[in-house]
Amino acid sequence: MAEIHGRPYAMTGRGPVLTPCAPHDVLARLGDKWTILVMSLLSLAPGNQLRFSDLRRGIRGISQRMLTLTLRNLERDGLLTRHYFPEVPPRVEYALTEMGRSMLPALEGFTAWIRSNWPSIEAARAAYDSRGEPGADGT
Amino acid sequence: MAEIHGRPYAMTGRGPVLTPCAPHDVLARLGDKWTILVMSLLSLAPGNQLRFSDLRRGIRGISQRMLTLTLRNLERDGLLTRHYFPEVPPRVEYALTEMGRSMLPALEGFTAWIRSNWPSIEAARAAYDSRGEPGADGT
DNA sequence: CAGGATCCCAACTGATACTG
DNA sequence: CAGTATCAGTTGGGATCCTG
Repeated sequence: MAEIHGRPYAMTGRGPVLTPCAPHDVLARLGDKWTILVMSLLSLAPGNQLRFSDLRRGIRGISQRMLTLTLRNLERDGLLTRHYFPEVPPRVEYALTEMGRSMLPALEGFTAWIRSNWPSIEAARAAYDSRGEPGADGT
Repeated sequence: MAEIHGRPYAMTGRGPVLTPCAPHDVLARLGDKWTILVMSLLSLAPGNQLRFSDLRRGIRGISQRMLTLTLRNLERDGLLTRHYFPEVPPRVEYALTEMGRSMLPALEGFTAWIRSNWPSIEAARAAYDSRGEPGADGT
């Protein structure tokens, strides 16, 4: 079956028909509230490694709970490793895996598109919103 | 200020500090449940153009409401246009804009990474899950 | 045909309190 | 320090009904 963005589809007389598939999983995770922040922060850190409290400090507004959940998800996906040191006080180091490191440059290609088109997107939003607020209907 | 993925950050003694920023908006939208499906379907269609009912048929499981909302958001961002034909019965054509068309190849670069790493991600998840279910604690 | 309005449930997120 | 547990607010999404 043919694919687009890793998603199988069948072509019919009235157009293609898609079926749900894998890449959405990754994009959904990156699209959540904190994941990219965590990945970006680790990619900047020396050795691509930071401890819990450093991550928390580096991401303004993240709660302890959400940082933990975000890190668990990334660990589960094999994008980072968690190393626990049973000292007093305890210390936990989070480091990007090889796969985690390889993701950032790939993502960077797409965020480059976002950055260069962001002004257009904001302009389109402003235009759309100003069109909608007066009495003008969308027809 | 330095940036990563379009996100400004400041380097401190204990690591970088990020501030929330624009690219997340786009990734969050692409990460939602239907947006990429709609974009992909339009990118496959002749003239990058489909009518409402074609989109609905092409995306299994999408509700009328969610298709409408997804299309509105994409229209607002300037990624597609909506053209209403006041016939009986009415007809509405959705077509990718130039910016919308330019997004797909850029995204394709990243989804290529996803596809080639997907087996590793699934393996990591399976390993993580099987580690967790026995009595073994994560420490 | 296309989509607006409404209701409802599930999931995500945040705040707070507690622990090894 | 680095969590876990619990509770509450908010949002996303689906089902259904109705209309130009």
